[in-house]
Amino acid sequence: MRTSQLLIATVKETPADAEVISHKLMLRAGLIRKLAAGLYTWLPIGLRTLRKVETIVREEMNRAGAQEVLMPAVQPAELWQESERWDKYGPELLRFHDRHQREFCFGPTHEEVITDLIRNELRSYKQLPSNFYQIQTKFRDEIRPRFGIMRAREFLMKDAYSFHLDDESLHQTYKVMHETYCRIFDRIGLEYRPVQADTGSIGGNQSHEFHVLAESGEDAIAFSTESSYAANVELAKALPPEDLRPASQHTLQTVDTPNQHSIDEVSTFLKVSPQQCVKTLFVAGDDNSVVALVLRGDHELNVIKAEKLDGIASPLTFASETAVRQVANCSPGSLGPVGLTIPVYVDHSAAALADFVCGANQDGKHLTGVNWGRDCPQPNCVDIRNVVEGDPSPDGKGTLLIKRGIEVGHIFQLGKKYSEAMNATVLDAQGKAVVMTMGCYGIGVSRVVAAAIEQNHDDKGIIWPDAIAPFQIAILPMNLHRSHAVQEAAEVLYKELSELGFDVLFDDRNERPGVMFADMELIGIPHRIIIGDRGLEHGIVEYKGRRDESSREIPRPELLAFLKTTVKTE
RNA sequence: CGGGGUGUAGCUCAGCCUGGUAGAGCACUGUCUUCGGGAGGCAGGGGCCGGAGGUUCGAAUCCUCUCACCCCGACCA
Repeated sequence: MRTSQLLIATVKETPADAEVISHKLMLRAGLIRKLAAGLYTWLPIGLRTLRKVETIVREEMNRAGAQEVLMPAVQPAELWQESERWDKYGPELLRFHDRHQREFCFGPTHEEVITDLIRNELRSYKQLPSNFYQIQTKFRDEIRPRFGIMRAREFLMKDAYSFHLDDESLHQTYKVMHETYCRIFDRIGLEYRPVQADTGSIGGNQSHEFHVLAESGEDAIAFSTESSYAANVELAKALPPEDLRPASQHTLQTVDTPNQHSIDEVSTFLKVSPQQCVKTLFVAGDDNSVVALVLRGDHELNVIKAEKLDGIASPLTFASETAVRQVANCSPGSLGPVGLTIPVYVDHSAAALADFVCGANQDGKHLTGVNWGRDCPQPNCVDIRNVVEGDPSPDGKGTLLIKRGIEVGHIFQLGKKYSEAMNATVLDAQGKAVVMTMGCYGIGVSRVVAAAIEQNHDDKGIIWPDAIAPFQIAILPMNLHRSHAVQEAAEVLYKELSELGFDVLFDDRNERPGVMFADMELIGIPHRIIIGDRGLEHGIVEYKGRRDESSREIPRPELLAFLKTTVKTE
């Protein structure tokens, strides 16, 4: 393509509302423009990359034996009522009605629609297993859309749903999808990790997330130093400490801690380490009750783990200040496990402390030298904290490292959650109706584009992996409009490269070289060829890879062979 | 939904406190020079100062109400 026929919408200044690098660069490079909160237009250059990601996903899904379908974005409420999600999904589901006052939603996902389709179309176990996918626009009315394309409200997703007679068949397809996802992200050229994940609101048994590793990722992922163990921190088990609780050496004392609320404040004030303190959190329990959660001072509560405990309301909410005062007669900054009459869950590592510090359930006071069993009941031990770097790996091999990741894919073993609710059955070999078992498999196609930028950029702009670059090669002619030699050489090269099947961007604008260099680097074209009078006189052109420090001269006759080996094609 | 912030040219922002003819840089148009790292000169076009109401002789500026957007907390591909 020629730049004279392409909307190059690059800008020098970063729009004020962009926060993460991918959002900034997508705006600056002219890939997207915002229409409203969480809604973006894809400009020609951005769309080329989006389509390339989509194509790779489609090719690999087809290769894995999945069949492509396209379901409506607008879905009738009845289906969601049937699966009982109409009430459960909450305000994230965009609802509206048509002129007949019938209720609809804009689909955030398609379990209901596909299950409805399949229960009507599949009759026999002989048609199983089957896997259907689509690549389609979803809408989730996020409370806070942010980070541009990364967390847009409207986004492009590949979602697939598989149907099985039994669990074994589901496991097989799940494994195939796992492998397919690895192939997809390998082809796209991203550094990623599959990790064990929570099944979340979609429900089901087993689940893996695929994360693109990047500093700016919103998720924390735990890896073992010694094994292949990898899990979202939400899910990663914290093993109980191996060392037994030491014997107590101190007596219980009440100390004044005026205006010291947080663990940091208290530990600094009393000159003890946060590891020697416990924090006590009051959360809402069932039926307006309050439950206490106790953690070691340096640890963070894991909300997902806590929600799964008996007697705790899900989603987890913290008790109100008035509720706290009713139970403990003090503000949340002075809570402790001593003398409580409500249920108390204690994290393993807090339970392993002796002579610890905690709130006295009295404003402005804390206790020191506290011991389980002596000063308060023996703890009811649970795992409710986030793992931290250096914790032992849950599989017993090595210790954990924590990295940040961007979730770009998620695969679930759904089981019968939807097929049962919606009565999706086939006849088995005995002629008996059997509820099908399901799996579902998502990839955030548009998010992959943003994640690729988060992982691949420098101070000049985007650095696309070859497989998803909007153009693979840029031809930059120097003084195109004044040199016949350059013009002719550039035209010939453009034609040759195009015929070889490369995606070539020929910069035929009447721009100064600096502008062309800056634009091509910002847009992130991975390979660049400069044609100028100086080189042509000696039969050479200049090549520079987007990550290279400097350019190198290539004799023109060797150029095509060079590019064939340098530019990654599939 | 709570807390904080911002709305002035296509973009980034000044002006507001202390009311008195609407500004800069970038971008855009024309032209001349320049031409291997976001060039320079000259001449231009472009604004209901988010919206509504009020105070005032006079409001971008002060007051009230709204709307939109952004940031910090609970969701998800």
